[in-house]
This record gives sequence, C-alpha cells and structure tokens, in this order.
Amino acid sequence: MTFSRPVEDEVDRLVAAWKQERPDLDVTPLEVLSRVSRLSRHLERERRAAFASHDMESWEFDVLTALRRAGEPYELSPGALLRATLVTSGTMTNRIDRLAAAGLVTRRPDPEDRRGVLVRLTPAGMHRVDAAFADLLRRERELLAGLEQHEQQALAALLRTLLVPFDTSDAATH
Amino acid sequence: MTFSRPVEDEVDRLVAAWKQERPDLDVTPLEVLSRVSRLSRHLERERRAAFASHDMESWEFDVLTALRRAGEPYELSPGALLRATLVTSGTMTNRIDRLAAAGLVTRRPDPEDRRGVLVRLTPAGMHRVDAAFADLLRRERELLAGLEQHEQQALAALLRTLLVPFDTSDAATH
DNA sequence: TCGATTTATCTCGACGTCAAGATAATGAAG
DNA sequence: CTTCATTATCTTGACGTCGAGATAAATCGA
Repeated sequence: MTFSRPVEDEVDRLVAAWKQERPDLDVTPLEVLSRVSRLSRHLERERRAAFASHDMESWEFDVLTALRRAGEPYELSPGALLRATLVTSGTMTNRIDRLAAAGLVTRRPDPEDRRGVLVRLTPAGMHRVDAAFADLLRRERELLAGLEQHEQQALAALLRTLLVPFDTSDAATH
Repeated sequence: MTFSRPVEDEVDRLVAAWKQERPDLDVTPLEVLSRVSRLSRHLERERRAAFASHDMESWEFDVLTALRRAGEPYELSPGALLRATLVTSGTMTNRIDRLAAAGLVTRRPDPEDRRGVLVRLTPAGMHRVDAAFADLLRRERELLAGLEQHEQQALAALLRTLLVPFDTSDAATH
C-alpha cells in the first residue's frame, strides 16, 4: 500500500502537454505505450554500458544468449535466431558472419535440410556470454529495486497480456 | 478478477529455458525487462506500419510531435528536442536538416543565445503530424484493448516507477 | 576583467539494420 | 514426375544512429 505519488516522469509531462494542446483527443494510450518505448530506450543504454566492461556488443549478446539457453548442443538455425531476436534475416546473416569471424560461433550446413545452416556456440562464446549474463542480471535487479516482488509479478503479467498477440499470431520471418 | 492464464508468451519460454540451463541463476528480472524490450520492438514495427500510410517516418513523427505538443509558437531548441526524443545531438542535427529540407520545420538563430537555434513547426508540418497522431492513437488503443481501464492505469503506474530514476537524475545531453 | 568550465550545436566516419530481391531446396498436389 | 507455392538463407544498397571531437558562445569565480 503506497500513498505517495508526487513523482512525475517525462510521460506525465508529455501527457499533460497534449491535454493542453489537444483537449479533444484521448491520449491515455500514451500512458502505457510511451512509457514502454522510453523505458526500453533507457534499458538499451544501460545494457550497452554493462556489456562494455565485457567488451561485448549488445547485438552479440542477443545472439549468443539465444544459443546458450537453447542448451546442448547450443546450436540453432539462423531462422530460429532471428525469431528469438526480432531482427530481419539480412541482419542475422550479418551478425553470424561477424560472430563466426570472432570465433564465438561456428556455422555448418544442416545435414537434414540442404537449404539450412546450423549455428553453434563455441566454448569461447559460451564463456563470454555466461560472464556477461551474470553481470547483466545483477544490474537489471538493481533497476527493478524500486518494485516489490509482487509488483514485479503484476507488471510482468500485464506486459504478457500485451505481448501474447504478437508472439502467437505471427511466426514472422522478416 | 481473471482465472485463466494458460497463455504463454515468448518470454515465458525464454525464462523456462534459462531455468533449465542455469538453475543456479535467478532470472526473474527478465520477466519484466525482456518483456519491455520485446514489446517495444513490436510497437516500433507497428508504428512504422501506421506511419507508412501517412508517408511519414517514425523519426520524423517523434520530432514533429515534440514541437506540436509544446504549443504556440511550436518552437523548441535542438537540445530540448533531443532530450524529448532520447537521441544524440548528432542525430538531432541530422533530423532537423532533413525536416527543414522537407519544409516541415524551419530553423532560426536564437535571439537570446548566440550559440543556440530554434526549430519551429511549419503549417505543413503541423498538418502532417496532427493527421498521423490521430491515427496512431487509434491503433494504439487497439493494442491495449486486451487490458481493462484499471489495468492500464496500474501498468502505467508501475512503469512510471521504473522510469522516474532515468527521467530525473540525468538531464543527459548525449 | 580574465581564464576556466560548461553548454549548445554541428561535423564526420564507422557501423548496424532494414527492405527488397536473388538463389536454391523442400513440400504439396495432381 | 512436374509444377507451384513455400521456406531458408544470403546479397546488396540505402539509410539512420552513434560517438568523438570541433567550434563558439555563455557563465562562473577569483
């Protein structure tokens, strides 16, 4: 039970400005969606900073992480990787090229489908991602320190509701 | 009061995979923060699609919107604009250049500060942004249709808590 | 008033992403 | 078996963003 709410964020100001300028419009959708976008941008900056100390780029982490959590043998197709990371196929090809050049993944033809390719995490890649991930979790925990456990759960559940339509409907290849 | 929760999103699967692979780590921060990032990416795609029909880019909209809601005389400095849009100064210079070339804004020296510049929305820019904004709100309302009014408010409040530290502490110039 | 610091904007090269299209293999239908 | 639609990956060029640094004006302090 919290009683104080004197604190404003940028979105409060933004919404107030719109109400002033366009009182005819109902801008309440911004209360949620602008906050999601802005928070995501701030988080991305934090991630960048966190990874810098591990000499890793945030796009590298996204790919390596997907492979890592896939479990043995830490191998996925480019298609699976692009669905996990929400980037286009061209972007994923490019990312895999560079990760392979850095020795963090290997690429081999899929023996079951001659169109396909399989990307596998190397021991070096595994080591890198594990270190960075532990650090990221530590930092993310701090960012969430302002919320009680049950608030975090409530927040997660609400976000899930918004996310489900995206994650189910389209198996978008892009 | 809702009892059903059979529905999973991609983050549920992602968290389950991590628990399998690294049971020693507490990955609950991902429940919130991965969802924010992923949702933001999906929203960005939606925005792109929404603006396409108005023949407008999403970066253009961000700048024009900031000017529009500032009210008469619809004029802000590049510094104010970059803080509103969370981009770097180099990016903002570039954006203003292109918007000015398109006739949607004008740029003039700040009479009060010879280092400064003032960017003003033109009538054409105003017209464009008003049309696009109305459309965006309509689409965003649909995205939120899965949540009751009070759920949206709760969600907004929780997000605000996470956002406040970013929006207060740093007046980051970048 | 002078020098040092801060603030505001711009420049430029490196880089990552996207969109569209190319290639090639697979799967489905008759 | 042949044709057609689909799927998987890669190629390419255009584009927007970032980061670092340059310039110049304003502000602060002794």
